[in-house]
Amino acid sequence: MLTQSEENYLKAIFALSEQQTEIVSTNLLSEKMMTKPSSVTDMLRKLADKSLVSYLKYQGCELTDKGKDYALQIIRKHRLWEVFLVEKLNFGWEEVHEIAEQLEHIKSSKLTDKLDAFLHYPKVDPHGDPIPDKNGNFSNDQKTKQLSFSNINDEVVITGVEDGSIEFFQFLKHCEIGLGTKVKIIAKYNFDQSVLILLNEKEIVLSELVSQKIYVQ
Amino acid sequence: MLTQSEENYLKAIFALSEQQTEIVSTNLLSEKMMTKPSSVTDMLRKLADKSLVSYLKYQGCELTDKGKDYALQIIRKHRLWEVFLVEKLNFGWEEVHEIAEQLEHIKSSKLTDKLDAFLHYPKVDPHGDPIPDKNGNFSNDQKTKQLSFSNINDEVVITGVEDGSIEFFQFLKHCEIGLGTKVKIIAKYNFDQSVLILLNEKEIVLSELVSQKIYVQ
DNA sequence: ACTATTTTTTAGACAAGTCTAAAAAATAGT
DNA sequence: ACTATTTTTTAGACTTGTCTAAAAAATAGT
Ligand SMILES: [Mn+2]
Ligand SMILES: [Mn+2]
Ligand SMILES: [Mn+2]
Ligand SMILES: [Mn+2]
Repeated sequence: MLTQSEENYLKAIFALSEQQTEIVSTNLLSEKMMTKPSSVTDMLRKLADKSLVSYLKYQGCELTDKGKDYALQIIRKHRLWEVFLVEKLNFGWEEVHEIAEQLEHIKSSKLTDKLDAFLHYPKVDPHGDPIPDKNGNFSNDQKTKQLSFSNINDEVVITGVEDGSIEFFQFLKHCEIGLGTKVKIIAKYNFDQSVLILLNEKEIVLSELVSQKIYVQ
Repeated sequence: MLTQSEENYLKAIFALSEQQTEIVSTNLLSEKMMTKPSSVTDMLRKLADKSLVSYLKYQGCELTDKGKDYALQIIRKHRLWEVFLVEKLNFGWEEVHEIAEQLEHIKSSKLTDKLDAFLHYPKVDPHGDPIPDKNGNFSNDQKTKQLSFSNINDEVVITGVEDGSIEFFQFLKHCEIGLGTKVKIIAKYNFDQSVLILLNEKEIVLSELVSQKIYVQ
């Protein structure tokens, strides 16, 4: 039985090895976890003892199969709870991440599976992220293409947004950007990589950072 | 923001001061919490520092108004989640206490209130215990009379059972005893205080302990 | 009132998870 | 290849919540 802290480390290592390189460095992980590198070293030793990560001094870490399975179960719980909060309790999509950070640590696989059934086995969470099934399998075709990679005159549908920052969600809300929203790319500016889009007959400029945090199809 | 452990102590002090005396002794609390008395002393000092209990050395403790409010909020969450698990996820009433022990510590009063609304403001949990409202108020007419205090020939309805032990629930299930079940008291035996009841045309002997853990009206 | 017993507190320890400061290893620049 | 910089680890400390063993206070029995 893992502690919340151990679970959070597993989740962070998983996320980093998805987006960055396979092997995760101590400093990168310490930044993600908002702890000091020395704390990370301690934790990695503990997780390695439990065969959840493979770790060699000075060489960074990598999840074992066991560790990856565990991480996927936490992610599954996090995203199912987010769906529950939005679909059943009428929370806004910007409010649910923080609560799901707590709920993801509830220990009962029976609960997780019953919740999954209650929600009719959703495939994606409110931010477009795929939900792993009971066995940790999920389709990763949702959140592959960033808006920043779209070309001029493309007409695309928003299928996902980066999850986490309340301020980013407030910005999205202000622009009336949500899952399923259709946008057309009008222009791209090379001097700052910003993008001009057409949305509900309004023209909006999105900074590079924002256009990288929005996913389309 | 209290820790889970602090919250569990508050809940335990509340429960003991309801059923036993107003003032709760260190040893009694240590038994309930399954910790050593020395650990209790430490915790009481901490809770007193936070004005959640009034505590004088060697004199036991008592919840302050602030502490009582806090305890009631945790109990509210515990019982609402139990209703959710039984009503929405189809858990058995014997399975939900353990999971609710975890869920009761999720911190978001907005979540609690939305859950309350989603469940249509239930008044009692699956074991017949009253659910405090947003302000900590609840009617305590449900679980007042123990079956052991019923008289011969009384015909009563079961309105509550003691929550906690899985084995007790299994026994109840085997006897087909549930909330709303009607029983008639046939005989009471003085030598061991056991009770003979009629239930679904079957006669069952309940030990004193069991008849004290079943509440009727 | 004195002694024996029970209850409660104190003192000192430990594991988990974090920190700071210092040392060691790896990497990069010339 | 040598030095400077960055990364990572080690050493030692702190907090929370627990423990054991010993001391102190309260209670009970005669
Ligand atoms: Mn999230
Ligand atoms: Mn978390
Ligand atoms: Mn319960
Ligand atoms: Mn609890």
